[in-house]
Amino acid sequence: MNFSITEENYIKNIYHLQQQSELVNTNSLAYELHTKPASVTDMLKKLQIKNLLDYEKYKGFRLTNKGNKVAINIVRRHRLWEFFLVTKLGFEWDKVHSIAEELEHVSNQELIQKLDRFLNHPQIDPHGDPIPDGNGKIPIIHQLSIADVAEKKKVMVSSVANQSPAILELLNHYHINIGTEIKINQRFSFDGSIEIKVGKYAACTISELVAKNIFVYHD
Amino acid sequence: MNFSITEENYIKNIYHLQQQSELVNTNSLAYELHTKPASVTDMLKKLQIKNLLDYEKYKGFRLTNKGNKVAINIVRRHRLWEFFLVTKLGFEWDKVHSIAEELEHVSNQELIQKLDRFLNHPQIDPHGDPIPDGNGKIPIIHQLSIADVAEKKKVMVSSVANQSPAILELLNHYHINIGTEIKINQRFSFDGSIEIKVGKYAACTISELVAKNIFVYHD
DNA sequence: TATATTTTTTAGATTTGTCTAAAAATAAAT
DNA sequence: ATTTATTTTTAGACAAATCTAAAAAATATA
Ligand SMILES: [Mn+2]
Ligand SMILES: [Mn+2]
Ligand SMILES: [Mn+2]
Ligand SMILES: [Mn+2]
Repeated sequence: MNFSITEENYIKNIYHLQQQSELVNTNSLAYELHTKPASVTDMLKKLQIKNLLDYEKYKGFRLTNKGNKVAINIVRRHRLWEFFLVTKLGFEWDKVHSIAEELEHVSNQELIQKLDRFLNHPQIDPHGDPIPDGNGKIPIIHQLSIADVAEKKKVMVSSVANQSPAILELLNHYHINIGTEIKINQRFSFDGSIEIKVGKYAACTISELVAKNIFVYHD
Repeated sequence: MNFSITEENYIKNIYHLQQQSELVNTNSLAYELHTKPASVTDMLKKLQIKNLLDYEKYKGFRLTNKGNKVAINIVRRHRLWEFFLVTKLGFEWDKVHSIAEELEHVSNQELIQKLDRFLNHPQIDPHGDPIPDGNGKIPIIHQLSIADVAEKKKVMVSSVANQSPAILELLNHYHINIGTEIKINQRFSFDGSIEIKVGKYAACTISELVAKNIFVYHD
């Protein structure tokens, strides 16, 4: 079944609000979508008719199983595109969300499947959020701060916790990006700084603060 | 200025129809857009108000300079995405058009600029059509059929004339794709067949018919 | 030139998604 | 237990894009 861009935005935002509280209420959804409660109520009825929503007047609402599957698929597309924008096109994290907000609605199945393969089936988006697979399974990803990685280990950057332009500037300077390979050379106890080797660049040291914000895949 | 997806589809199709006849008429545009003439008339008025269209009742219409610029930008996005889908995601030509039809409406400037760079500023889309640059300049591309390339020359595939599944099957067999490097080894006068070397694969021979349908960049 | 045909436009209705203002239900406070 | 405040829903209107049926203009034909 195919849904309009508007419907998809409603579905996705209901999904996200459900991660915090089981039942979602009209006002908070209206706030997320920058729309008015009255508009939300209208759409709730439509989604209920399409069997995407469990909804009782005045009592709040939640996605049905079907609605949940649709939502996860949208989230998958959104995060795959975000990953693409950062790792392939060289965007910075703070810029990709709004673009992915549009790309996520291009819903050709084969496109997403091929994009996923092209990106090597990434499991985490640039903001550290898991990317659901083609079956809707959401990977439980083991991420570890570089500050906690054992010496001599080689790891791959999965995400960065702090998303400020300030840390971005620093990471660019170190040539660290999502997907970058890093080897932990040595940890210095005096200030918690760590010597690392980024890709093929000469070894360098990073502060403990930076290290704590860089997350890597870890099984 | 920003335009709705519907407006963009109208603008782009008017542009394409203008390549064949200076003035465009209501019926043919309606046909292209799979819509009814009455709907077209409505939109014509809107586009005229926005200074995108020169339109006189009953006399046909054409894009203004402004409208032309908008159209070329949409065409640019469409063809860049088509190129991406074929060369990066491994789509076949006959599948990419409808997907690009959606992607073209994601109009973030920086996205297109970065995509263009990522693709290495391609000049021809997978169907052999020129890709306008960021300033709206449409490159006049010198393409040459492989059948006409001098022996010993190394060339790069720009497009394929025939778009049937039959030739596709054959080209896949030869590992020939958009962007593939080909060296012309020897031409055989008896049947016009040509021995070529595709990338790093062992040399092989292709028929004259195939050769005539493969186009390469040529300055 | 008068008549018939085709093309284009108008008139009026419909669907989707939105809004404001007012009413109804629920929750909180006295 | 009332009163007050908040949340949610309804009623009615509106903009964008579409449609059908009918009118008007332009073309083609006799
Ligand atoms: Mn969105
Ligand atoms: Mn994200
Ligand atoms: Mn389109
Ligand atoms: Mn094309």
